[in-house]
Amino acid sequence: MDEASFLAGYDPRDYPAVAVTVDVVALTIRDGKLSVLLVERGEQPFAGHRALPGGFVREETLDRAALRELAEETGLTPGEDDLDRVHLEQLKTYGNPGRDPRMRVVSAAYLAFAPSLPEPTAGSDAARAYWVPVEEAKDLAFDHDEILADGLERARAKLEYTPLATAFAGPEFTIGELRQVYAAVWGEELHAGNFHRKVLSVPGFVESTGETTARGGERGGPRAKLYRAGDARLLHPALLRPTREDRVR
Amino acid sequence: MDEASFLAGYDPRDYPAVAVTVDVVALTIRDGKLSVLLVERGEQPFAGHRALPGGFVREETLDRAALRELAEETGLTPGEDDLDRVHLEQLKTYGNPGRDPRMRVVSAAYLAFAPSLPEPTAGSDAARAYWVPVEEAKDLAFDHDEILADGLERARAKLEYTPLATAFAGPEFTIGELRQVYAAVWGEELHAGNFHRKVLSVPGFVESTGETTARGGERGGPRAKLYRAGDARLLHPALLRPTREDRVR
DNA sequence: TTAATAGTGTCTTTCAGACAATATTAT
DNA sequence: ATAATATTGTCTGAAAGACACTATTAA
Repeated sequence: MDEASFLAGYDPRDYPAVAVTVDVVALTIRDGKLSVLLVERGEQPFAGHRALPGGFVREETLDRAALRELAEETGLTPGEDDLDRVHLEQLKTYGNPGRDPRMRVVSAAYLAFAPSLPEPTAGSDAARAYWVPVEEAKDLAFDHDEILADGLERARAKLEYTPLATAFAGPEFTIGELRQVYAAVWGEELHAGNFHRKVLSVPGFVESTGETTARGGERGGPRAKLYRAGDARLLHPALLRPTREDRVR
Repeated sequence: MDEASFLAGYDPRDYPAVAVTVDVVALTIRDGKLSVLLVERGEQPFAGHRALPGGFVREETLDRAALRELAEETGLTPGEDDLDRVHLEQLKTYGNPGRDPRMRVVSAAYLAFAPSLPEPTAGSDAARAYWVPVEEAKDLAFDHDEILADGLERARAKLEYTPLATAFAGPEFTIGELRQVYAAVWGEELHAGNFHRKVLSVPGFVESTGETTARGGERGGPRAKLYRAGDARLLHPALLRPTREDRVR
C-alpha cells in the first residue's frame, strides 16, 4: 500500500481535523519561590486569563517545538543565554474533546527545569510572559491548571531520584543553595546537617570545584564550598521526601 | 475571537495535516515470561513486520481510544472479561517527522498491565494479534522498538514504588506468584524469603483473604496463603530492584 | 522418602532522621 | 561580641540483603 492508497483508505474527512500543539510548564526558582512561566491571554477564549506558553507544532520534533516555544516566550536564544542549561522533558499529552472550545486540539505538554532566568524583556514577543509563584498560578485557561498540577507532581518526584535539582542552580552552587532548591520545590524546610551529609554521600550527585564562595552568607557564616553537577543520572540512594503517611493511600 | 476568526487566523493550510493515533504497549505474563501484544502488518509500509496495536483517535478521549484499541485487538469486551482489570496509563507521545513515511503522525503511546489474557481468537479482527515474549519482540515497524523499550523501562520502574504488579496477577494470588511477576518483569530471580517478608511489611500492598490454595505446588510444598491487592497507591517502603551500579551513571 | 516450596528467624550493613557540637564570617 | 551558616559527629531505628531453619505437601 503506497501513500496514495493509504490516504484513499483513510479519508481525512472520516476523522475531524486535529491540531497538535505543545504547552510548556517552565519552572524556575525566583526569590526562593518555585515559579512558573505564564502568558497573558488577550483573546477569546479565556481572554484575560493566564495560560501556559505553547503553540502549534511545525515541521519539527515535539522536543524542538517545546524548546522553540520556550525561547520565544522568554526572549532568550538557544546557543546563547542560559537556555542551554534548561532541562526539557515530555510530561504528558492532553487531548480530551472539548478542552479547547474551538476545535480538537491535542497538546503534548513539556516540563522544563530552568536556572533563574531574567524576566522576559518588554518590547518583544515575550512581553506578555512573566514568572508567577506556583501558589499564585490558579484559574488558568483551558485545562492548564491540571497540566501545571501534573508538572509540579512530576518535578517533586523527580527531585527524589534524579539530580535534576542541579538544573535549577547555576553551573556552580553550594550545598545550601541546593537545599533551598529542594525546599522551594517540596515546600518544606530540610534539616541542613542531614541534607549536607546525604548529598555528599550519593555517588556522582555533585563534585567539588575545590573553590569556595568569595563571601559568607548575607548575615554571617563561613564561606561555603562550591560544587558542580556530577555525572550520575539517578541518585542512589535517593533523597526521599519527608514521609507523609497520607501520601501513600 | 470566535471559532470562525480563530480558524481564519490559523489557516490549516499553514500547517501540514497531522494525524493523531494511539499505540498500546500491552504487557502480560505468559508461561512465566513477560510478553507484549503485537499485530502482524500485512500492508506497506513495514509489511510483514510486527507492530504495536494502535489506530486513529476518534471523537473520544485519548484514554478511551487506547482502551478501544486494546479491546479490538484482544477480542475482549470492556464490561465483560478481564479487560476491566487491565491497568492503562499514558506512556509518552511520539511525533518525530518521518516516523511514518506516509504523513505526519503523532502517536500517544499507552502502557497496559494485564493479567494473563487468552490468546486473541481467530476469526475476529484480533486474529492477526498475538502475545510475544518481549525478548523476541525485535525489529518492529515504525519507531515501535523505541516505544516498547520505553514501556518496558516504565514498567520495571513502576513495580518498585507502586503495587501495579498485582495488575499482572489474578484477583487472588500467592506471594510466590507475585514474586514471579517481579522476576519476569525485572528479568532476575528474587530471594523468596526476603521478598515474602518485605511484601507483607509494606502497608496496604496486599491483604489476606484468609484462604489458602487448594493444593501445594506442582512438585510439592505447602499450600500458600492467598492475598488480594490492598488499598495502597504507592509502596512505602519501595521494593527496589537489585542494585546495579552501572544503572546509576 | 525425597524434593520443592512457604514462611520465619537472625545477623550485618546501610541509611534516614534527630540532635549536638564546632568552626567561620558578616554585621 | 553576636548571630547566622557550614560542616562534622553521634546515636537510634528502619530497612535491605545474606543465610539458615522449620513446616508442609506432591510425587
